[in-house]
Amino acid sequence: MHIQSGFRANRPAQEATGAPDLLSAMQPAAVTFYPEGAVIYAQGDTAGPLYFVEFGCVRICRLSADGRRQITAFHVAGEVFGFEAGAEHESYAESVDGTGIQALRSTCGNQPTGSLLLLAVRSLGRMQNHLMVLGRRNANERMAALLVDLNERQGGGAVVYLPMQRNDIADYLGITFETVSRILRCLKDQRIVRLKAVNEIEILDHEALLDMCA
Amino acid sequence: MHIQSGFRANRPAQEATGAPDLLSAMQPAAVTFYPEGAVIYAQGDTAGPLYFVEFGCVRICRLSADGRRQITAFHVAGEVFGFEAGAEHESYAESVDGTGIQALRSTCGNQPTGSLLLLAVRSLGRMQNHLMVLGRRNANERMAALLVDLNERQGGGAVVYLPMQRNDIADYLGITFETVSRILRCLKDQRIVRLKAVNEIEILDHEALLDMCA
DNA sequence: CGACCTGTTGATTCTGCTCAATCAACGTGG
DNA sequence: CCACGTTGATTGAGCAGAATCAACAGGTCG
Repeated sequence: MHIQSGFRANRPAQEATGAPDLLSAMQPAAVTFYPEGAVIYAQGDTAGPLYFVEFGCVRICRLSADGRRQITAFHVAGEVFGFEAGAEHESYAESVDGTGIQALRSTCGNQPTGSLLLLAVRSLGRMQNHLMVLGRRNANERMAALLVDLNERQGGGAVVYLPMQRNDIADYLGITFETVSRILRCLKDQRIVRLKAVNEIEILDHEALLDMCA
Repeated sequence: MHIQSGFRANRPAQEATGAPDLLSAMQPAAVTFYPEGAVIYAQGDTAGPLYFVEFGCVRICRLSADGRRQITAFHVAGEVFGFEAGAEHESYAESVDGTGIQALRSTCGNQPTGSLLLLAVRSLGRMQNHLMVLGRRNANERMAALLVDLNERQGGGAVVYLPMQRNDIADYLGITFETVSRILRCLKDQRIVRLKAVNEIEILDHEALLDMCA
């Protein structure tokens, strides 16, 4: 891990909607490249720095004793992750598809904690949304919610790019990867989406998708 | 709402584990009493102050368009809630059982944002735990997780007090209230708990409960 | 080419939901 | 005091949605 090599600029960090003054206040730090599947921090690691996603996608995971995995969040370009209440990371973070990440050192040092608070509270809001999805929506609605969410985060075009594979989607939505497959097939049959590629989904009926996660 | 009358000191605010320096930095504010079911803030209200629970229990809820409800958190004495990313509350907060609440005015004014950040990050951690529960655990395990959580928050005695009713438990755990009933019956038959009263549960086999949510 | 990995699809099982009845506790009004 | 309505909790029967188990297709890489 911590391999520092050839960048692959998927998308530039979107106008830093997450970290406005934060980044400008930092001295320019090195961007580390994490190839697909690389661990950014592990469960039990001592927490400390925050991480800014320059490009690519990161998954935040938690394992239960019997091996079940829940992905609590995906983070894409422009977002910050790594908040931890205690001294150790209770979750672990992995690169989904090859990501460039800037470590923001010294939460302890003097930083604009105001903007940090804003970022944390944003994560909180996203997580509340996700709680609603996991607690009160069926498989169709969960998939629709993810597609809409990714679509918005990617600028709202007609095509949604799925950086993660079926297994990750399943563990994020709290279903199985077989069900993910079936749901996509179902959405395809209803002419709501079109599968351009295995990780590229064209939205044909945006309204229908929104209705599903209303 | 905002009825300011006879306090009922269930339990004193536990050693303010949530808000160490925060409270001491505030000038003593009035404690408002919210009777059972009273709305503390509504969905769409302009956000602003944070709220410190003096005694009692608060539920944070979110409604979907078709009326399904998800309770994203319960907050008991000593905890702080009301964080919001945008200008409006995306959730609403209600008193579960008659609560005393102190409004911490002026997030905008100069407050120790450091300790606010800590509180927000703690909420984040609890929410991640809950995401795991909703995404990857069955009804038994969810109920066990709630019992263990409440038990810890209440000091770890033998008896867990349930301030909320079955409907609330269900909407928190993402199941139905009938299922809650059945699970409790199941736990009772297994001699893991004993129902002293409808809202008072004695834990007979603490180990078993812990195993269930391992 | 074969091994492997990811994704898709089918058949079957089972958990938890829906619908519905019953019960206990409580308050109200005659 | 009792009949009545209400509300929350429990329990049962049947069903549906998603999980599980299993087979197979397509792509990649050694």
